[in-house]
Amino acid sequence: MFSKACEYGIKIMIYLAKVKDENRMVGVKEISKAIDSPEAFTAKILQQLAKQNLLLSLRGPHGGFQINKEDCPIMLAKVVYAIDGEGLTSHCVLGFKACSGDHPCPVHHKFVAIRDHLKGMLMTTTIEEVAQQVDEGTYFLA
Amino acid sequence: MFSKACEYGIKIMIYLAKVKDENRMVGVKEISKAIDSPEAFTAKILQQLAKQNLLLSLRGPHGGFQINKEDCPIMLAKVVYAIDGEGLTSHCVLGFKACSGDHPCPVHHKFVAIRDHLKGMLMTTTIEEVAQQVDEGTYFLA
DNA sequence: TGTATTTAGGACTTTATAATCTTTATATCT
DNA sequence: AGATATAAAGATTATAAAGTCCTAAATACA
Repeated sequence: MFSKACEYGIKIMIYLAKVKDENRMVGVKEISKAIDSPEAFTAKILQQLAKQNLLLSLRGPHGGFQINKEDCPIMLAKVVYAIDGEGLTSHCVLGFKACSGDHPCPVHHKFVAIRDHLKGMLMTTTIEEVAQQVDEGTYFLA
Repeated sequence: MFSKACEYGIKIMIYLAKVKDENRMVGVKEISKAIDSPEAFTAKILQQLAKQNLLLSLRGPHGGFQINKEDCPIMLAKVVYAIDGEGLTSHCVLGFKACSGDHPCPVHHKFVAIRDHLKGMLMTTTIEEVAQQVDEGTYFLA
C-alpha cells in the first residue's frame, strides 16, 4: 500500500509528535532507534519531510528535527502525500490515465468507495491523535 | 495499490471473460493488443495465471489461453492474490510483523475498516460481472 | 514425418526503490 | 578563532520490479 519510505515517514512523524512537548530538537540516531529503521535512509526521509515544512530542522550541536507546530494538527494524508504523492487516492487502480467517473475503467465504480473511505480516513486522522495513543501504551511503534 | 503485473493480470482476466462465450483459445498477441500491454510481459503473467489454474493454456497452432470454466465464477480477490499475494489485505500497513488486534501498531485500528472494506469487495466482485459491463459498452479496457 | 505455430521457461536487461557513504554547510561551545 | 556535532546534499551501491529475448517443448496440419 505505502512505500517503505512512507512507512518510515509515518513512524517518524508519530515519534516526533509523541515527544513534541519536550520542546527539543531530536537527532537522526534517536529517531531511527526509536522506530527501528536504517539510520541513513531515515535521514533522507527526514530531509524530505523538512523540505515540505512538516518538520523543522537545525544543524550543528543540539541540532535535529522537530514537528513544525505552525502546521498542527498534521493529518496523516499530509505525510503520505509528502512522500508517496497523491497517486494512491487519485489514480486509477488499473493504471489508466483517462479513467474517470464519466469514462470509467471496468473496476472504477468498485474502487471509488474504497478510495473515498481511505482518503476520508487519511484526511481526518491526525498524527497527534495517533501519537497520544502510543503514549498511553496501548500501541507500539517498534 | 497493485503491482503493474497485477494490473495487467486483472485486465487479462476481464478480457478473457468477455470473450468466454466464443469458446476458443486466445493468443498472447490478441490479448496484449486488447489490453494495450507489453507482449512479452503479458506472456509471463499469463503463465502465472495458468499455473494457478485460473486459465487453461494450450501450445501449438490454435493454441492460447482461456478462462478455466471449472473455477467460475472467479472473484477479483483470486486474481489479485494469484499475482500480488495476500499482503495488501493481511499485512500491517506500517510493515510490522507482530502487528495484530491484540498488539496493534498506532494506525492498526484506523486501517482495519478500510482493509475489510477492500477485502470484502475483492471477495464478492466477480470477473464475469465486471466483464459483462465492458461488453455493454459503458466501461473501457484500453 | 516435417514444418509452422504457439506457449513454457530461463537468462538477461532496464528501471525504480531501498539503502549507504562521503563531503559540505551550519551551528554550538570553549 | 578552532574544534566538534549535526543535518544537507550528492554520489554510489544493492535489491526488487518491470520488461525483453532466446531456446525448448508441444500441438496441429499438410
